[in-house]
Amino acid sequence: MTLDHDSVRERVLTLAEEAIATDGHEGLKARGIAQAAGISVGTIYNLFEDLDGLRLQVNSRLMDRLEAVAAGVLRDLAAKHETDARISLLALARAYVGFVETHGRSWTAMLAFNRQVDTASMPDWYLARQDQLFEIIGDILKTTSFMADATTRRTASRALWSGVHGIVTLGYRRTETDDWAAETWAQVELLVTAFVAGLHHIDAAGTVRDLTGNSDGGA
Amino acid sequence: MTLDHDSVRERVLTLAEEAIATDGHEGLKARGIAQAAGISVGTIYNLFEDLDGLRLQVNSRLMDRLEAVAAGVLRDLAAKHETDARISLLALARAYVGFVETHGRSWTAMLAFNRQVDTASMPDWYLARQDQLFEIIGDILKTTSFMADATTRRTASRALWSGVHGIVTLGYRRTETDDWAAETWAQVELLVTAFVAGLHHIDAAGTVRDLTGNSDGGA
DNA sequence: GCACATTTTGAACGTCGTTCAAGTTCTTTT
DNA sequence: AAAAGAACTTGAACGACGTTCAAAATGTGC
Repeated sequence: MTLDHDSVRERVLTLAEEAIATDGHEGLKARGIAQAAGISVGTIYNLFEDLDGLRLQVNSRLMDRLEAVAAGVLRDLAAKHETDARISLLALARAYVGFVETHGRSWTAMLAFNRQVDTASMPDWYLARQDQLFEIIGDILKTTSFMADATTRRTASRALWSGVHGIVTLGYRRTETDDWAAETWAQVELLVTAFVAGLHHIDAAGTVRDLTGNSDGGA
Repeated sequence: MTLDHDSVRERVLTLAEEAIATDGHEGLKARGIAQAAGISVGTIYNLFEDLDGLRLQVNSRLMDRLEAVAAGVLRDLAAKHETDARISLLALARAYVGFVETHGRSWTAMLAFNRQVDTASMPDWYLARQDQLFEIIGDILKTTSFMADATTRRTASRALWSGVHGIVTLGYRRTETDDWAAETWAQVELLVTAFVAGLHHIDAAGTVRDLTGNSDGGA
């Protein structure tokens, strides 16, 4: 009847994932998890430091899933020998929109948690886990010719990724209307397309090189 | 000693603003506000439906402030007869970054609230208040020549605004490092500049018109 | 001064995260 | 196999939270 330590921990984690996926960030209750797992409340605090520690693990797993999806997209792109940054980024963005569509509650729960908890009190491995997501886009931009500089590439990666993220999460509503996905995707598509197209006309210093035919700025 | 109804309500609102500005979304407690205002907890529930109703008002005021800042920027731009969308949008974005810099806690508290509460249970006036913010950018894009179509302009407004929002809020950390503002601004500047530059090379259908010299997409 | 309506009060309710002494189970030693 | 020690589990208890509502206090019209 009794399970070993790791199995119980695993079960608690899964139940926590389900609770958050169903009821969001506030849906995770110590007593609820304990009852569902057939253990007492105290045991949860033996397996995890506290509920936030449990949330840390749940969120980490969610990021793992997103990264797995992204890795799949990158694999497909590589198999097709796709080198166009615009097409690659659009494929990645589409995957991200789909991810939020299926894991919406969990994803917003994670974002709510990240905001609620002070960055200083987050463990280093968790912060590193977050930063790792940015490198996915950075890798794509690396393969393109127009973004050779590492600093600029980093700025561009974070700008684009955060931008797509902003569209997806700001537009996301719990009540799922039919037009949400369409409208969100239209915005994402435009942002990615215009951003990538615009990068070709900007030099490393950030000044516009070729906008309307006139040269702009300059000493 | 006793104040009239409106004064008390005003005082509670101000105290609620201060509590949220200091301690964030979770910092607003019924008993805390009651004690600070010199009233009993029950009275709060007479002035507002519940704490979320109070938060609604606080957030609405915060949006008012942002809009006032934006209106000031637009006034300055109009005074200078500025017609360049890029320059106008950069000025607006800079103002937004500054706004989040000074009202960070309150702003993230609002975002946390908006996510936590189901959209369906939000009053119409609150949802309308949110949508109104998008129109600021829409108005700027309207003055430019390349975005005549209302639908495309709406998409572009929301994409850009959400994109900037994503950069600012995703990058915002409670512990304010010196480089946060610089890094955030570098990303915002790049996003706005590249996005606007890119819009010139995209037709209404969203396909790239002039990217690298080759025409792309087709029939 | 009286009757009625309105507002304020704060004790009380249920729920939450978290703790910890006491009870139980596993491990090691003899 | 028994005893001793370590490690884990338990659930009642604590303080804090949002919210309610009968009772008290205040305001209003006559």
